[in-house]
Amino acid sequence: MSDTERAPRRSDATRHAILVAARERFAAEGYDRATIRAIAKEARIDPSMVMRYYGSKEGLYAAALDVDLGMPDPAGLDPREVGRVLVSHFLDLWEENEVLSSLLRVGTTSQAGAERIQGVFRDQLIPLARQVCPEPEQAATRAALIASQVLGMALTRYVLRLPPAVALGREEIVAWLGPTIQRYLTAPRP
Amino acid sequence: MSDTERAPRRSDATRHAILVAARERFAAEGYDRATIRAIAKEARIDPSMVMRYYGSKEGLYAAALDVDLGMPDPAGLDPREVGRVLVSHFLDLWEENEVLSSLLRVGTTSQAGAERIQGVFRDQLIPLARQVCPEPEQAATRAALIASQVLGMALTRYVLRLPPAVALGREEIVAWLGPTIQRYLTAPRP
DNA sequence: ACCGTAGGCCAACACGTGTTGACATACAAG
DNA sequence: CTTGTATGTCAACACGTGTTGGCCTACGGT
Repeated sequence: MSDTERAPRRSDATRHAILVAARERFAAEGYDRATIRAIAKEARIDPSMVMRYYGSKEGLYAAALDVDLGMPDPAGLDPREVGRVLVSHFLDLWEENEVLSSLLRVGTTSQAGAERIQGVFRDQLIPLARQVCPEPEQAATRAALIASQVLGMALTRYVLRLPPAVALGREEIVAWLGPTIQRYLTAPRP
Repeated sequence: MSDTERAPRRSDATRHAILVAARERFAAEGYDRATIRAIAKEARIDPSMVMRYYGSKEGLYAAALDVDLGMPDPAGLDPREVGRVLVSHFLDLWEENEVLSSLLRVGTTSQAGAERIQGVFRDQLIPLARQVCPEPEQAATRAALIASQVLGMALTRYVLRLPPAVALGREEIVAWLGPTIQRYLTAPRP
């Protein structure tokens, strides 16, 4: 049951090109403004190919935006440094991976996008909070606080591009947000 | 030069209805998905009236989304309470006024929307930071940090609706975010 | 009572969209 | 070589959009 499919199709390159182009356009313009025609043009194929391989625009979106945050295992970390490590990890994520910008744009645009973010949050962030924070039953709340700060920085810096947020240096962000995250994660309930 | 126009036109009610409907639809669906036809239907008039009174969809958007945060004067406040007061003020703003949800949705959607948020940030948030924070030349940076946390909470709670963020009580949010804002505003640069 | 004008509706245009099916081509198996 | 199938292109459809101009209606000043 390991590899049921062992048929490397000749069209795999095209499929991949479509996905790359889709991530690019979705990230740059959001779900509505990113058109299948523009994606197809960027992938240098015909729009109908997108339909053939992914069924519909929604299907393409679903295929393009499967996101793995790759959260580090907090077990091996200095408990007092976990805030800074997390912020640093998120910055890496946002700067190397346009999938996240795309996800955020689409999340504010469509219900399907919002639900997808809820899924990532539930499956990848809450479990981490559950491991780290003192009272596991508060994990969801604390994860939400962390999400609010991290997504907020991503929003102002990478989507809205408020000039002072863009101007911030990487280590400045870590220094400012690290303690915040640390507190949301481990401080006693106020 | 006080009141150059003293002609209460008969159509003022319609104009107002259009604006109300526009804010409603923009807030609920963002710029692209909110159609002039839907706005007109909600205002119980013909789509062409929107064009007559506001010229274009962009014009309607500009008219519908002039936002005044009504930031309190920090001079009369306990300097140690300013963080909590600001968070509380923002919560009021978000819950009573759908203009802000609208603004956030549109800001992530279109360049024009992002620029509008930049304008609000520059004209209403930075000046406040300049009044409060110790070194006025850092006001922009600190205002950006505040924006990241406040907009992030608004995003997760009112737009993405992450369940734990929605479940948070008003006083919980103030208790968690207040100190964060306070630190971003007045703590020495880390 | 008259009539100019503002307020409002209707039908249509031009355009861009997602989507579809018919047709061409290149590849691999017999 | 022939044939079947995967890969790709082309043109078109049906629909919804922002936008426009013509037309009707009803108010308000004279």
